[in-house]
Amino acid sequence: MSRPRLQDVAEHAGVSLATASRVLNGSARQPGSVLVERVRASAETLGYVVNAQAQALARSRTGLLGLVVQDISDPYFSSIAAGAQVAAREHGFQLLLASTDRDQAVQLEAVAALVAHRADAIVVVGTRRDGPGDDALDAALTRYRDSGGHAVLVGQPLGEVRTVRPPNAEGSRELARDLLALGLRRFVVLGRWETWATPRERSEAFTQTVVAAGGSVDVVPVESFSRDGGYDAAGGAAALVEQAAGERLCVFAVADVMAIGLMAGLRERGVRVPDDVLVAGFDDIPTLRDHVPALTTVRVPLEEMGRRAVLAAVAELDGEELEGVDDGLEAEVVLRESTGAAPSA
Amino acid sequence: MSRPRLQDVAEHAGVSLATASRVLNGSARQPGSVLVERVRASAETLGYVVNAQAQALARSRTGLLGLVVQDISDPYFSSIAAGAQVAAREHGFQLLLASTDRDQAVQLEAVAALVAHRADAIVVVGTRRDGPGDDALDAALTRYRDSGGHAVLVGQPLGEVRTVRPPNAEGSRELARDLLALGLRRFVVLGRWETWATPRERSEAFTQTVVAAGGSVDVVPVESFSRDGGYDAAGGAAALVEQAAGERLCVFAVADVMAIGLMAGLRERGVRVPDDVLVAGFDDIPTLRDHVPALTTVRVPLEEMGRRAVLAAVAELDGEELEGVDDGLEAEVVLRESTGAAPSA
DNA sequence: AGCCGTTTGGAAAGCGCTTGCCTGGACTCC
DNA sequence: GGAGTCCAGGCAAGCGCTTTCCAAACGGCT
Repeated sequence: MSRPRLQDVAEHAGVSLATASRVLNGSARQPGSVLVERVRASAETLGYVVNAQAQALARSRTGLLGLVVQDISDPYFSSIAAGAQVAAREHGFQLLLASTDRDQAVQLEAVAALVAHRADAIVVVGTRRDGPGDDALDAALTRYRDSGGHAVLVGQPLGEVRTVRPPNAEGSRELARDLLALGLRRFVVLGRWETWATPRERSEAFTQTVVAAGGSVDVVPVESFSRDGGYDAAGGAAALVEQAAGERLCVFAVADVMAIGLMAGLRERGVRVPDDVLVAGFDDIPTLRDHVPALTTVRVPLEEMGRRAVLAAVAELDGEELEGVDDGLEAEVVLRESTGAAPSA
Repeated sequence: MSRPRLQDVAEHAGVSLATASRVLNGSARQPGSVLVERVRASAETLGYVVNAQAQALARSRTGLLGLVVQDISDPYFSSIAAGAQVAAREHGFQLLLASTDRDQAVQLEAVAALVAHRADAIVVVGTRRDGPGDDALDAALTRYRDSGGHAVLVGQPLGEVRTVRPPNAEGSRELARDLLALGLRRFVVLGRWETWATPRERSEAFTQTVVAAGGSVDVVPVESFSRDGGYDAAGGAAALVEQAAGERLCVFAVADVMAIGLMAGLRERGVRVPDDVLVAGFDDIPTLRDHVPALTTVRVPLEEMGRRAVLAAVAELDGEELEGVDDGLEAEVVLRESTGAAPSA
């Protein structure tokens, strides 16, 4: 039992293909109401479902929105994806998802696949790195745009692509100021981010602010910008705590998932937060509210970012340049127990 | 600057369309090596990217794999999605994602959209409900399969659709046994699951085992099978703890996200876990390892489930019936601090 | 009744690719 | 040397839909 085609519907209703098409697939020109009814009825009885592929070919518009994330099981990305999904649905787009396992080669392949599928727009979420892989991505997106595609980034700007930027620097600065205001002076940043732009931006802004205020910042190197990266850094952090002997030390983990991993690692080593060391993260991922001790962080509107990226893409598709893609994306410092705030009721 | 077509490549290489197609798009018949080289070179210089839409139309195979989840930002679903993504990539499929916000109407729309896009297969993840919405989904999937589509479910079976089943009953029974072995007799289940099949299955198996062993099970009603559902149930649970006055009480939350929400709610009420009440969850979502107190749960191989669903779908596509889609999906009880196990080092 | 401006429905030319079938030339085999 | 085999390459017919033209029908006027 094969799927009925529009042709079948047309025949069943005794009209031409053109008429059937106009009735069923949102044309500007609507046939007379008698025919409309007849066609609708036929479509119904035959169980007709439009073939979006054929439609795409004829219209050269697929209704597909490519979404590239680093790791869909990371709450940071999945929150953004959730926002994107809602916006996409609202505008009648389907999400073509690619999760790249934080691998740049895979990311490039993913973009290629999305281009092959002629996604109307592509949203790439995820910290970019500097270096050749980056150039390749830039090149791919540029080619895509030159040939009529629309691209939006979430995270770091790259080439000329429109970008929804989280308030990294601002947030980090504010966080630093708030922590300094608590009387803290000695800080540790989980870092060594030569290549990844987002963590670098955060750690640099943080460090500058601290140093300008006369504080100190040590760096504990981290392999990966993820939960495991934070977890693995616990040893180094614990060592610094040891050395600090008495002086209040605060670790800034550059991302909540890292902070969570870090705290898990510290816990295993018997280092208590906030008694022995303070910890701060960044993003305020939704799952944070259920962690103990509650993590001080910088709130970033993740779902909103996903949503905006999609809106920007859709606007570009419609030929409008959406103003202020990153207007009003404000960071908000949330002080919690992990930096010594009283546990909330 | 428009995209080059295969035709352009063919002309540039001085061969026919057919030859170019055979060279570039994986045909069984490969032209002579001279031509192959020429075509490859032309494609390269022109920056040709195949149009998957047109290809799909001609081949009636899209290379698209529909994935329907309830909420992509829920770790349960995003873990499954991550597994699915990897498997899809391995087999050259793109994921067409739909996150339905736990809304059955949206779910139905999503399936319709995936059908319209002629996804080669559709994987629906997520607890099914009983009732009319369910019938509609069944009908939609049946129609899809009748007309050549392939569907796989993750969770509860429905109609004749192949299903990857998490070991709900087995896991719940084992959990109950293990908890009983700890000497516990009074239990609470977060429930009232007339409609959702998975939670019902879990709570029923758990309850039966407990009752058979002479234990008691109270039920605290819950609105939604999610973190917030658990959070909102904290009041009811706390009240029961109060009544129990002294006797050890253990709450089984049917899903980790609920357990986490519950614990957050209990914490706000000053009810301590495991001192005042014990808590157990289900799934062992990856983020669990970072929670305090560590949650006792039943480990379910989430990524593996996503992976299997995709493999099953791909196998069906290739005309093979994959044996044992749910073979070896074993539940494993993991006793942790939330039920009084010694905190691990 | 005769004209002109509107509608309305339909025919047909694509959209970019795959693939069955056909042709002609190169080879093989007596 | 002629007939029979193979193959490589190309032609052209789709895949299912949209949309531009056209022609016919219709309505309103004078």
